[in-house]
Amino acid sequence: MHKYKDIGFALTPQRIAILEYLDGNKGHPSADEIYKAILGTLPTMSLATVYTTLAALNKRGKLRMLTIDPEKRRYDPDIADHSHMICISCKRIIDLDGDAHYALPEALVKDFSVLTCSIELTGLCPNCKQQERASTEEDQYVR
Amino acid sequence: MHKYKDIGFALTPQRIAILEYLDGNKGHPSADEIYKAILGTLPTMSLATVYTTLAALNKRGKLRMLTIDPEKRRYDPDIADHSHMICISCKRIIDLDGDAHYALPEALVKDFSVLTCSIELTGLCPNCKQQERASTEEDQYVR
DNA sequence: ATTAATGCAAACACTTTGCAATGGA
DNA sequence: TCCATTGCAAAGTGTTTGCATTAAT
Repeated sequence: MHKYKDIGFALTPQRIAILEYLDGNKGHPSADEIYKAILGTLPTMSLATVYTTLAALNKRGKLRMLTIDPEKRRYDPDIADHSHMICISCKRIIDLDGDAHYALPEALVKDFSVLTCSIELTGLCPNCKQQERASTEEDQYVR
Repeated sequence: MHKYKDIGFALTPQRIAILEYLDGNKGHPSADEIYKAILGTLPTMSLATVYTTLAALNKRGKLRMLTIDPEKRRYDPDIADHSHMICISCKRIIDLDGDAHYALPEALVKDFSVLTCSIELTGLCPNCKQQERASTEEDQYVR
């Protein structure tokens, strides 16, 4: 047991539950989603613990904190540089995998320390594109 | 007067002040920064008005709402697709202009409605790269 | 045994909203 | 005049923090 031994922090049941929930998770969950999902099996889990654990994982580079959703932070266990698209209607975040590519300007690589890099798209996913509800009212064209 | 006549909303002194503050502004200000900057000349300005005006401009496509700063929304009057880098130390957002380039995957263009697209980098700007304070403690490697 | 992590509640920061008063069109 | 906009205050949401209790190493 304990594939998570090398993270560099104490392995509590709460942290193991979070790690297991995130492992391979492609859903880009929010802290609250993670919290609610774990509550079923670990009824003493608290939201504060979720937040502090996510911060600890992020600090150790085991997790990506996504800012693409203007309403709340989303978390991604896939720490490789990759791209995202968010559907401004259903708020789903889709991985763009390796399909998109980019080239960093030379000057930037020299003068800055680049830590992460990703392409961020906003738009409508196929589902929401169809429905195309007359919700133009509250649409926010973010980014 | 009134280069802003075609926006499609009533031109109040508050809105004109916001539009003038944003015009050509490359600083990617937050709502509060805009508010404080205008307070000097328009002492009755309220933060709520800043927020509602920014939302109105965004809805009309006259403004980009940036999510790259995990702490607060930032606003960009430059509505052309372009890229940003945020310094995780000083929180400055730098335009990457046309230097970086990307290619959207075919499948995406077909099945999705892409509204915006930008490259988002995180890292350290030249200034902060030097100082490189032992602030590793609270660093958040966002995105 | 020691030190770090948990869980609760309170505090925080940013953003939105209800509503009466005001002022553009 | 009439309807949209303002400004204030209160409420809403997501996130962080202080602290006593608990548990991992």
